[in-house]
Amino acid sequence: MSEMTKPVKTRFAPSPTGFQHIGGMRTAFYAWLLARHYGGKFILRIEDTDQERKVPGAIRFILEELKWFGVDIDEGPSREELRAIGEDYPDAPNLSSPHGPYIQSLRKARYQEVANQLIKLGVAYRCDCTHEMLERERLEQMARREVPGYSGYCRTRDVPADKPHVVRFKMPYKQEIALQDALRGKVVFESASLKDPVLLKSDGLPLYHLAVVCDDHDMGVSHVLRGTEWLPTAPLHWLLYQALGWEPPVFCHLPVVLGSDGKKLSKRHGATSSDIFRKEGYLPEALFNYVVLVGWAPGQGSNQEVFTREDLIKQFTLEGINLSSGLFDYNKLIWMNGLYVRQLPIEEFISRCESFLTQAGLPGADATFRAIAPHIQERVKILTEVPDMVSFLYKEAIDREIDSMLQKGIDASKAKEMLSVGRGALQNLPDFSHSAIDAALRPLAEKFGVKPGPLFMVYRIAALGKKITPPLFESLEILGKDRALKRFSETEQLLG
RNA sequence: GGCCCCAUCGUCUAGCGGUUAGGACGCUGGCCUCUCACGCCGGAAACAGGGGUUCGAGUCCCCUUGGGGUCACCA
Repeated sequence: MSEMTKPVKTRFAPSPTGFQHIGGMRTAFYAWLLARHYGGKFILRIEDTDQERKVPGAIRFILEELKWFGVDIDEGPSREELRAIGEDYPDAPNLSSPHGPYIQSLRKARYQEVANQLIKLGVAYRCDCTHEMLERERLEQMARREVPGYSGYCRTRDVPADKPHVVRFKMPYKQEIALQDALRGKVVFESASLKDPVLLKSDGLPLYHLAVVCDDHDMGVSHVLRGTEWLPTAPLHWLLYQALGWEPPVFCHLPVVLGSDGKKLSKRHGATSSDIFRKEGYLPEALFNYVVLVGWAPGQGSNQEVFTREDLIKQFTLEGINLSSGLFDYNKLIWMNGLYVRQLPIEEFISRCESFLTQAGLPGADATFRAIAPHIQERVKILTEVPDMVSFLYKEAIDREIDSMLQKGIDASKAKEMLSVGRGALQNLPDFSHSAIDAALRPLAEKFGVKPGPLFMVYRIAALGKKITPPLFESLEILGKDRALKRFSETEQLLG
């Protein structure tokens, strides 16, 4: 796209019908990034015109989710607006609301005003057809293998305003409608594919089509970023802008995000809501980075894929967005999360582990954990792995994968002897540091005629229980002499 | 089915008429090494097919195929 000619203002406009899945969040990220890149504004608007589908608490969830990702909002529902629909909560942000309300159910009068304007303009009309009539019409059309849609029966009936009615848009019968999409260029539709759609429902609330056009205009939105599912109805929005004499925004229909099986992202794919990602131990900055990368790349020959937030703001433009839908690859996310985990300053790593530790029933970030933390940080990909890696330091009795120590010519009696000799070597150590432990145990390998690896595996299983652990000597040091020796002798007993 | 969108390794992508088609994840061989992880070195792996345009097409055009979206008083 060429240069931005007007101030950039983008919006995220979710409907509060439950959790946002990660594909929807990506749309929010792109809109936010675009606004920040051009030094514009990012607004949040709640599209709750379907009163039946709204779920209590969903707005709070969206707000907290955006906050978790560090997506800050310039304009959005004020505290008062939240209160007006019963969705206020302690610590709710009181967003600046210069073109408010930013909650559609609070803008009813405005939509009715615009609907009336459209009727006066002759491009919309009242319709009182019943659901039954509509259904019968639809069935007949399908029987005749026609495209289903409203026939336009009420177009000329002049239904009085005091009768229950909807307001429909008078779709031109046979006309090409061309609209500009920022990513695809000119897209041409036949008007026949859209048949007199409803703009205002009989309950007086608008349908999406009326509400978006009206709000995006009223709120000064310059760029509409939304999923491709909106592309087929975009001509209607375009026509509405024309009828009203409003300048349309730049439309940008984003490809969808699919699950790893190529199907639309859903619960079946495991985590799809940011809430679940958080609980599973993903870092918001890693998730943000990864999600932005599904469908966007810096281009210009750049290979960069790890970005700080500032990098992203600096480099994000519409040109980098890809046209084809992308699969969400959990493998790559996990890899990237590991990368971010490793980059965390140690103190930060420790504090982020805290809640995962306590949730697993461990004491939390105590001295023991602080000691082992540097050794597990580089082995962790997602934070939920942490408790398992350190639990050997907290349990009184550990389970031991005995089979793993009995290998490469080491049978039970030999292992037992190794433990006994090793215990002797450690017993006299005045300084139970990892380097001293190393120095005491390493020479024993030669004595037993084995490589250090297999010998240390015996000690590893004995003291830590598992085949895969943090480094042995450091772990022993943190475990402490008494407990280390006790675990050695316990194992000797176990081996008969 | 109608309409619309899309098409480079399994996945995310670089490429914007002339390249040994590059990178990343994953997979895999090796090194490092007390296990694992990290790190480093190497490998297998792609232009969906067919027509054009051009001296020359992954790059431009058309068709086919494949995938996706959408056809509500939901968004």
